[in-house]
Amino acid sequence: MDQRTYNQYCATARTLDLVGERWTLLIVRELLTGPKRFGDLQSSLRGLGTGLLASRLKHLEREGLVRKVTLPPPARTPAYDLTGAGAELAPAVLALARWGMKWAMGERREGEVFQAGWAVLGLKVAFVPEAAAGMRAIYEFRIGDEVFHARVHDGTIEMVLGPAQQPDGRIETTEDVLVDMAEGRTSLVDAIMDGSARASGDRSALDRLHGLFQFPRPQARRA
Amino acid sequence: MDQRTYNQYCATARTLDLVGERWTLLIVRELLTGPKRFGDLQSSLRGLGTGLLASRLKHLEREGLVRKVTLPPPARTPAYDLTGAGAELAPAVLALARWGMKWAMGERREGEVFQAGWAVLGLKVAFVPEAAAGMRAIYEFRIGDEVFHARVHDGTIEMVLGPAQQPDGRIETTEDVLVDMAEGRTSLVDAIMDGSARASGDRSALDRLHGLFQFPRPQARRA
DNA sequence: CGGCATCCATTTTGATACTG
DNA sequence: CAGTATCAAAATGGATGCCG
Repeated sequence: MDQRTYNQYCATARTLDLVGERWTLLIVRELLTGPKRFGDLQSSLRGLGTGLLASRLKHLEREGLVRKVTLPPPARTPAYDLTGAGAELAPAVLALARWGMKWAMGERREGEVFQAGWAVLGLKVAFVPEAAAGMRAIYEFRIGDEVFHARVHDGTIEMVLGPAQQPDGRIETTEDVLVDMAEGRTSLVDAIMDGSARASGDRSALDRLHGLFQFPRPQARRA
Repeated sequence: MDQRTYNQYCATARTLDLVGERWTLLIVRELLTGPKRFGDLQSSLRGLGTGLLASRLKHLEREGLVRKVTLPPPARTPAYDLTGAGAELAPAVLALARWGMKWAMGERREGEVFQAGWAVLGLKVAFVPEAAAGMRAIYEFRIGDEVFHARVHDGTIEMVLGPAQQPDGRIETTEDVLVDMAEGRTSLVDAIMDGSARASGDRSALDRLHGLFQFPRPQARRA
């Protein structure tokens, strides 16, 4: 099974022994935004067959990174959740994402899948703590049928799936516009300006958006 | 070759398309401490054959993460160096290493290779910026026949291979003692106390060591 | 030494069919 | 749905051998 190991007494290698196999970190990425069911995971990960997914989950479970849970009623179906150790992979996954936003994104390629939910991590990467010093606000995002919100609180941000109770600001747009943003063709603020995204709520909270999220400009990699 | 892609327009997935294959991030880890020759890389990476190493390097070169250079005389041999984009993977590799130090290290296992050079990244991970506020010092480390030094400067640390010009402190020990430290059985300060490591140089610089490097205690992963 | 080519035994993976 | 079973295709590891 996974007796293939780098056999190095090194923290990086040991970590990659646990989560370095194909798909594993993407499964973790999915779970970073909350528990998911088997089928949810599979539909977010085109190309990953049921067999391999089951095997990866079992491995992560055995290694104490993932825990199988039963969602509270009315959902009553089994789901997978990160353990404390698993959740602490967030900084590593975000670091990979941050690098990718700068060096690997650019134009969307033919056939590439895109899911609005990935923006949850994207916003975390783009968040600029300094710009949020001393502030406190809740923003709700609605992209297509995905809803999530951000709780900004004095230099920290927390991203949560689902609607917010009392958002100070609400941003609503489509997946297509989100792709335009990721491609660097427009910005959140520009999209609001030209009407391709709608913003509502407290004016001063919306004015803050500009500095709060800075997406690294995609760069070309050169020798 | 590597047309195997996740096909996701997602920064994490795109990054893993580039560096997520087996061995790739370990090659990057090796190069993070400076240019290395083909043979150096191979001997640091037991199990990676010449064919696969050549293929990985070519891939990284083609993708603009690695550059083939000719070392200045007298070395005059070809070597591989990270490009700007490649070097910026450091935060991601360090994040994986940080996680591993806490959740994946523990006891050294039978057959696991250990190299003192890996401590270069280990010290970077363990470095506590707050403890270095307003300070400036150079420490030289000699472990077996490996020599490197750390330039600590007001909350930042830079690790460099090779001896320092004018170290404020010098620490000398063996690989075995280093393993004891990684296993959490002793600390840098304790090792100096009991004589298994020797420290020399400026007294106040050495006194600072204690807080400067905090190795996370290895934890058990539990569901 | 550096690095590619080849051959081959094992693993891993991807895709699909199948069962509770 | 959740998850197993199965099988073909691809990636890896290891051993050489070769050539500059």
